Amino acid sequence: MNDVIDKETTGNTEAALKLDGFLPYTLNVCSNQVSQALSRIYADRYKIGVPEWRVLVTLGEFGMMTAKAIGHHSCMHKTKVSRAVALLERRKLVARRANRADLREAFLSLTPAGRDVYDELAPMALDFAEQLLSVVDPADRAALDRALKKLIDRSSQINDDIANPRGPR
Amino acid sequence: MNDVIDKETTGNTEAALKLDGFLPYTLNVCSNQVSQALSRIYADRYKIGVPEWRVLVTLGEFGMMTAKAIGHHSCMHKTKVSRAVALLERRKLVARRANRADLREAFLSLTPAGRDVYDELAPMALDFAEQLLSVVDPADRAALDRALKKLIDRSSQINDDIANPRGPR
DNA sequence: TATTGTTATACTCTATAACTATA
DNA sequence: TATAGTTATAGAGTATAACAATA
Repeated sequence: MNDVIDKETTGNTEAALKLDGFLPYTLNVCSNQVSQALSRIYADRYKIGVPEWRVLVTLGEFGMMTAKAIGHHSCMHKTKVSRAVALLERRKLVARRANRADLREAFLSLTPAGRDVYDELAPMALDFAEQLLSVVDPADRAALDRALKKLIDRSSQINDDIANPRGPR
Repeated sequence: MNDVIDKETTGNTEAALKLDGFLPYTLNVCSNQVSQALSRIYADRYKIGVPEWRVLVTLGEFGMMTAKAIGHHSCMHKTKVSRAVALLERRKLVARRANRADLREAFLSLTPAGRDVYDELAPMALDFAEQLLSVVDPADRAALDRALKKLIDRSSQINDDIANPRGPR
C-alpha cells in the first residue's frame, strides 16, 4: 500500500534490521553454498566430510605433524581431529609414527595412497576456488580476503572474551 | 630443513593448495565465528537457535507472511521453518491466522510479545554488525558485500546444476 | 496431480566430560 | 599437575520421505 508508513510507531531513526544484507546471514548463506558446492569434489568420491578433508589438505601441505598441530592449523577441536584421523587411518590414507621423544603424541602423515588422493583432489579444489573467484570483480578480490581475515580476528576475539572474561591469562 | 625442495616430484607449476587462504575454508571459519559471536545476543537470552532467529527477523521486517515465504526469504527448508515456527508459537512469540482464500497455508506474524523481543534484539544485532564491520577498511566494505553476493549466486547455481542436471525446466 | 505444511524416522554431527597414557 | 589424544555419552541438528489437507 505504502512504502514508508508504520515501520515503527516509536520513531526510530536507525536502519531497520533486514536479513538480506545482514552480514552474519550473508556470510552463513555464502559459506554453506560454497561448502556444499566444494564438497561434491570430495564427498561423493571418497565419502569423507569436512574434518577429513581438512586433515588431508593440512597433511598434504605440511607433510608431517601432530594431531594438535593439525587442529590448530585447521581450526578444529582435538576430538574432531582425532575422529577424522581415525577414519583416514582406517582407509589407509594416513599413517602415524610414534614420537620417541614424547610418547603422548604421534607424527601423522599421508600414506602413498593418501598422497594420491591429495594429488587428485588438490588441483580440483584449486580449480574450483579459481572458478568461484572468477565471478568476483578482480578489484574486489583482495578486499574480500582482507575483510574476511579482519572479521575472523574480530569475531574470534569477541568469542574468546566471552569464554574467558577479564582477559585470557 | 629447506624451503623449496620436494614439494612435488611431479613437477607441478600450480600454486599449492593451502588451507589458509583457501576461500571455502576462510568463509567457513569466518561464518562460524561470526555466527557464534552473534548468537550470544539471542541464544542465551531467549533459548533460540538460528532458524528461530531468522523467522523472528523476517517477520519483524515483513510483518505477515506464509511459512513458504519465510523459507524462501531466509534460505531455509520448509521443515526447518515449520519447526522454528512451532517453537515460537509455543512461546507465544508468533501467531498464525488462517488464509480463508487458501486453507493450506496460514499467515504468520509476531505477537505483541514477539514484537517486544524483536524490538529488543534488532538494535543489538544491528549494533553488533556495525561493530564487526568497523574493523573492515571502509573502502573494502562495499567490495565485501558485492563479492559475497556474487559468490552466493555462483555457488547456488553450481549446486542447482548438480541437483538438477541438464538445467532447470 | 500439485502444493502447503507437519510429522516420523534415521542419521550425522557436535559438545562435553571422563579417561588413558605420558610428561 | 599438566598435556596429547581417545572414547563415551547424550543432545542437537539434519535430510528424507511419508503424510494430511487443500487446491
